[in-house]
Amino acid sequence: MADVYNHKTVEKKWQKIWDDNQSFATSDDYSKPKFYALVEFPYPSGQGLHVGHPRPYTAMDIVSRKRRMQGYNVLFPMGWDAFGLPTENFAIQNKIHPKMVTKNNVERFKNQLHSIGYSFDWNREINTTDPDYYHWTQWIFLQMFKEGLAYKAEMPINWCTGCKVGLANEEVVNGVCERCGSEVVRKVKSQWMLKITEYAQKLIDGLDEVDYVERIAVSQKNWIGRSTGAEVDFQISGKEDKLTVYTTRCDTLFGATYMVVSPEHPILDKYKDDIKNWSAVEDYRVLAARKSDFERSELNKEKTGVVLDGLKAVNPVNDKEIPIFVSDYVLMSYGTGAIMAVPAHDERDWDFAKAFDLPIVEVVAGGEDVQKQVYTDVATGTLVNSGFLDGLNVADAQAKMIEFLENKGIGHAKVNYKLRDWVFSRQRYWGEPIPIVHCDKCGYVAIPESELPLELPEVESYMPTDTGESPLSVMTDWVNTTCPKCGGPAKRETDTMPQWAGSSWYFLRYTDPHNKEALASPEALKYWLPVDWYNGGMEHTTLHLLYSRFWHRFLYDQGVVPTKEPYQKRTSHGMILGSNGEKMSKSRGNVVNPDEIIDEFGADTLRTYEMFIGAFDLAASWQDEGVRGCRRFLERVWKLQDILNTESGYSKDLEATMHKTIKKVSGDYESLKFNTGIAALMSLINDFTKKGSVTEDELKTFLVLLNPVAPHITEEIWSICNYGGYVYEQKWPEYDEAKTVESTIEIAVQINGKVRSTIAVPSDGAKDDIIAMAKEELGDRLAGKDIVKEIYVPGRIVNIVIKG
RNA sequence: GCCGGCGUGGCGGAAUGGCAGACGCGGCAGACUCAAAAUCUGUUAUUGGUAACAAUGUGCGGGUUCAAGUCCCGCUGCCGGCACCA
Repeated sequence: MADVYNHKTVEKKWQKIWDDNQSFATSDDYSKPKFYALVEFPYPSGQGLHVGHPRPYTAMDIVSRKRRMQGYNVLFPMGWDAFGLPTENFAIQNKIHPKMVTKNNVERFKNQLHSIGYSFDWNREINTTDPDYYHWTQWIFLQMFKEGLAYKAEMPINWCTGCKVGLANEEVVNGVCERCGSEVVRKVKSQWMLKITEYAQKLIDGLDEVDYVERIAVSQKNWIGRSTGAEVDFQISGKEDKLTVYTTRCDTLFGATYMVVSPEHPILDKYKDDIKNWSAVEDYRVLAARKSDFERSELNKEKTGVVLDGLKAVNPVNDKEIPIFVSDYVLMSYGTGAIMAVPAHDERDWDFAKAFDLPIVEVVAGGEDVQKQVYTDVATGTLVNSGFLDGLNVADAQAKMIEFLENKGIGHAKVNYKLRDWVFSRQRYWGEPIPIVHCDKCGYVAIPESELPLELPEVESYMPTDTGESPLSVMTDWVNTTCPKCGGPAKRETDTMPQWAGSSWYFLRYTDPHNKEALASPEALKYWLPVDWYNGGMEHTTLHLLYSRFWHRFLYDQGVVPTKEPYQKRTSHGMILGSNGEKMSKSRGNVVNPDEIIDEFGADTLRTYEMFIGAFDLAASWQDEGVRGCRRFLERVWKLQDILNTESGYSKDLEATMHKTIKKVSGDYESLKFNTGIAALMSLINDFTKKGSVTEDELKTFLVLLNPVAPHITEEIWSICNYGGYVYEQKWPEYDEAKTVESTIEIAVQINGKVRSTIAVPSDGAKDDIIAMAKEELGDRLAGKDIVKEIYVPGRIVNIVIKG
């Protein structure tokens, strides 16, 4: 009898052996086929590892271990995305340097990950806060600056009126400061921006070259939000200026009965003297500015606004004078900041028109009475009340209108993107310094690349200053410098980069993490790129994924990286919820600590359970009973030693099952269907138990198949059985397709689609023979009936369709 | 409001248009035990029937098909995301 399985000693033992042997170190042999598996590197928070982390890590660990056994040179690295707000806030509160906070957190995370037995190549560990790393983050920024992709712009920040500091969106909760509860307003500040919009089309086109799961590709496209429409100029009555609008429905131009500009639109200040109710307009603007982003985008709210008394516009197609309003439902950041309003055919315009009692003119017929209901369908309507467009459908009307506008020189076709440029500065300490100085004579000047990395200086306090500047701004020794261009006095940029910066290119660094000359060598990049498989959370599908694709595409355009796209394949995992089906959180009291699970049941149990919990891409809730079930399964695996016989090969009655299981498990690991793969292994062990014995080859195959999921216990059994070497260096088992089919199979026999019986048939039986067998089985049930149709689906069913 | 996803036993969840409920948990019964735990064996969708078997059953209402959890149309509920995107 085998000893009781002791996970604590066994798991420690193998983790040490893997470390000592450098079992999972990536080879620099570029002649081997490569496989680059990537998981999102964690933010080392003070809470330590959460049970959500191991889900994606285990999944990619399984794929990596399998691929190694299939002969690939595998790169499966890990690192730390360590710049960030919580660390900084913790440092402020506890007066500890964020560097120390990070060091402690990383240590804890690393120990925890180690205790789960991942096959990461720790020789390639990276940390975004390491100057040797952010050297290259800064370098990439400088390349963007040189190419004109980094620029300064006035942008609103969230300003806490209590703490007198700028806040991240995340720190604004329901319009008030998360910490002090004071009102948060928008305050305009000069910020560094990255021109991601210049890459909008490339980022859409690039999606055609890669293999992302459908909903991720859709999210990216929706986020970039390409739309085709037209820009149209409306003359302001009696003035020189025109008001340009962007519209996707230029076919409805005859129905434009008023215009709306955003509260930030420059036309307001320019014609302030002509606007008779200026004080009302000004009040409205102040109100809009006070509103946080949250309130301003609050949904279903009443439409508000103020008419501009004294300023009118002219509809260019019918020369009618129409009023202009200011309202915050029009955003300065999209299109031109001004719209033509067609209440009959746009929902928001309709709401606004109803609220302000404005005329609603139908120009597309096909819906209900437009006074009662808005009509937005573009597929079926016909143009009316629209002069030269009457009778056309929407698409033709748009084409004709664009032609008309272009001929008259008052408008043109235009492609717009929802995507906005990336606000790249943070008024914070714990981030990469932006390597730019400002010289009164030369403007913004890049520091020489030889001076990189520009290291974060030590400061007294990490607290942002009450002017909204970064803590670095009070370090006068550091701030005051000389201009690299003219040698005159200059000041360093004191804002830092956002957390997204370091994570936008980290996958490049893993290919050659210790390189001092470049972010990575061209050889390493050429061999390893693109990342073959990148798995991460759904919450990163828009921002992180898009940002890193943008940086990568930029580097490709600069000739730094060899591929247009960074990630060949992207998948995502679902969240792990508490046992009550809600998100795990301290306040809900449903948090599960992985350390406790590992201590009580072992890392292999944790790994098996997290993979067995449900469909990988869907959320799943934690069940303690399920954990015990997985532990029980592993104990049954352990006890296979007791029924091991001395035979080799697969026993005859299990041969088909063995081949089927190899096929099923191999396929399921690759398609992230770990739950059914593990279920197949559970079934197989049930078969072994029923048979009462297991042959040496059956056990070996079983151990290899299970090894990626439960690496410790399988190595231990392998070693006890003296099979030689290690499981991780075995060849992945192969199956013979011909042998996956049992010679006799049971199929269902139906009458009119309802199962009436089952019959055992030879799997290679001829159709006619099998139908004959089925009819014989049905016997009396067919007596006196007309057989209309006979259907045979090999290996599945026979269906006899009868009448009467 | 818009976008995306999901609704299957007591629970977590399986099912290339082809026997719904694999596998696990829990329950029930039995074996072992003085007893319990652990372990092992059997059983377990619902209703009726001793049983063979029959009927019903994948959120709701329609449809396509020899055959629908799966495809189509229309609802509804829940979860997630959001930048009122003209």
